[in-house]
Amino acid sequence: MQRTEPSIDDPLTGRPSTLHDVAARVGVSPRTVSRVVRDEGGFSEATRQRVLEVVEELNYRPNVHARGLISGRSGTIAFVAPVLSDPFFPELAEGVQRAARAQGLTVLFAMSDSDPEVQDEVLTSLEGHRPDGVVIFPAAGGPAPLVPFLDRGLPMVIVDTVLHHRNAVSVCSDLAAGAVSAVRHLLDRGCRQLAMLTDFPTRNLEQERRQAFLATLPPDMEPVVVESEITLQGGRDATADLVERRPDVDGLFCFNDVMAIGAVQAIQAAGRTVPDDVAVVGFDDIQMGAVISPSLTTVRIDRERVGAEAVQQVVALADGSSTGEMVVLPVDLIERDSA
Amino acid sequence: MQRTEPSIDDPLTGRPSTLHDVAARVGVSPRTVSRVVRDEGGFSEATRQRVLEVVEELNYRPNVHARGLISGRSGTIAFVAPVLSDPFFPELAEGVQRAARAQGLTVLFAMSDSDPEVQDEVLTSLEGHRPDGVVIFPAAGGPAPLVPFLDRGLPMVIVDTVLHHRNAVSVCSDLAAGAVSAVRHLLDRGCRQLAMLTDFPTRNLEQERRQAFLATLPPDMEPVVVESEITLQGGRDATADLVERRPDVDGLFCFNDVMAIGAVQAIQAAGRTVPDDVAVVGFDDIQMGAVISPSLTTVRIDRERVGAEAVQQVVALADGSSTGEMVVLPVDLIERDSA
DNA sequence: GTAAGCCACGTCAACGTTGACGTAACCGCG
DNA sequence: CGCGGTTACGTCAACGTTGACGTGGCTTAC
Repeated sequence: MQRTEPSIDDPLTGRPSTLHDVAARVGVSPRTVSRVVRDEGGFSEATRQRVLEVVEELNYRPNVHARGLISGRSGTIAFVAPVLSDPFFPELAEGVQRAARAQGLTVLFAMSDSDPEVQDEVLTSLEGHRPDGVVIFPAAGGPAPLVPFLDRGLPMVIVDTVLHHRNAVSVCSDLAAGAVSAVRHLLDRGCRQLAMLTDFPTRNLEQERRQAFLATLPPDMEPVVVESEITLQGGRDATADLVERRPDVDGLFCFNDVMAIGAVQAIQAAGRTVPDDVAVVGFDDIQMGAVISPSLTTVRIDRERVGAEAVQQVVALADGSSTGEMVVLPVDLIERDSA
Repeated sequence: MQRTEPSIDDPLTGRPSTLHDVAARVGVSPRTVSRVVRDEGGFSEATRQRVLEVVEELNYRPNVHARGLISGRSGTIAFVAPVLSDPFFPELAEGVQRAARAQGLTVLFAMSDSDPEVQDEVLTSLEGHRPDGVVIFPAAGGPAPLVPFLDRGLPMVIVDTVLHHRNAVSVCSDLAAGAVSAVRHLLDRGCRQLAMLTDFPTRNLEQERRQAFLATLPPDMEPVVVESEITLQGGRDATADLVERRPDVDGLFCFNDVMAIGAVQAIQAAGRTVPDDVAVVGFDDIQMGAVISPSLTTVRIDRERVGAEAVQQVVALADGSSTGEMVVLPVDLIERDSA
């Protein structure tokens, strides 16, 4: 009732084959098979060939649980993102996954729903899997909840957020530089009154953009900042409000592309045009930005590269060869039609 | 040089604590701690409390490798998607991840790049992790390459593709019904000549939509089908070609939303309007579809639900309680502005 | 009073692999 | 010819946990 017919994992034994199975078939000890499989040396060419033949024949796969148990290294890294519905994260995940595969690592994936409590549960459960390291984009509220895990010796790479800890490395995009180039671009094209549409100031990666925005404004320009949820709807609502309250605003720098697209829609819905009445610059460079009309001028973050760098750093952290606690990657202004 | 200061995983021993550590501190045997942690029964209330206190104090986390080694169950399921850049997959992944978490399972994530060879490598490497099951959206070329893994006893849930195998269950959306309702919708709104923009017929999930399209056309309407890569650019190019060759086409049913958005752009670029000159219906209901102008009429696939269903099926498959080899989930026509 | 039964533990082996160490055979060299 | 060194293995224990089984003490029933 519980089990149907037994599965035929292995041609001979009816379960996944082990070093013992291979060894028995070849006529050597399991230790020798292990040596061949891991290419440790200390075996003859003839033995090597026989072993690899039988490995193939029996579809032997090293059991990572047994390996992890003895070596303390699981060959996995965990990737924790708040969500995947924001297009920022799938591309980051792709970068992580590809780089991990290139290193022979497998990725454990988890979501925090951007909720610190869920994040805590998820990390606690991941600890049981003894990942060699974690790449995480922290949930709302910042990186403080990660500290206990770091203290316990879990190496973490924190994306786009700075945290000083012996077991942490931050991999960040140069958000400030991006903000500066966005503002310069708006000023260069002749905007007289800029505004920034941004998240609530709960995260330090918000602060960075906001402060760069404020610092780059000409001294005589009034700083206008509107805050909203970082969603399409949030961008739409806040911008609808803004165009009514401040019709003089003719340049809008947005926290990210999702908000920027909402902003463009709200501006158009108010009967004004982009970029002629209001120029809009986003941040991230998500696919959708290139597709909407007018196509979105934005600051590109190379998420694939961020993911790859994060994996490299987490591996370094795990084997103790890590140097430095922070990596900053460049961003690019992509000029399209919205500004 | 290799290791910096040792990490302080555990307040006492300097490494992650084990059943032994907890047991020693409480003054019972590891077996009793195990009983409490797994809530097996066979211990007194006083013991339970002491054990749980110390578990908390030492941050004990059951080592899943040791568990997996002895029980044969790893508490993980693997999720394999071709890519994440197509917005279809992140939402599927979200559904899988959430359902897995609800079941106490951890997700191993891998990408096949839609390449059967990569898929094979990835699955081979995953086999070493002894996942309890796999949820996979097969790479281009269909599900045939999965058979050896299934034969070896790896339970798999195959999304949107049918494969008959003792260790496989298919979880599919009702693509045919979706295609029928899309075509009916186009006919109802008065289209005189329909066309379908689709993938090359390599996958059986392509066939299903195409055949439903052809079967639903009125007998006197000429069947027009154009094939292209299922990308934005593919949709754009094929449609640019189509509007020129067949200016009589006034209704276009697309394989998916990404292609449909490309099609809308091509139609507009040709100086014609959507939906008045050509009505367009997509498939999937990706976020972007609601944002472009005109917003996209489409057939919605509830990917979150597909993912959740897939997890349920893979769990059933893994514990041998699976019944039936196929689940079909409904789809919905979402009427917006493009048709 | 004693057999039967249960409760709350403990003991032991096993899961599959690898680190540490042992060893037999052979080689070259003085 | 004997000695040191190398090559190609084998042996054994350990990683952390759980399944199977054992046990002493207490309760209950006749």
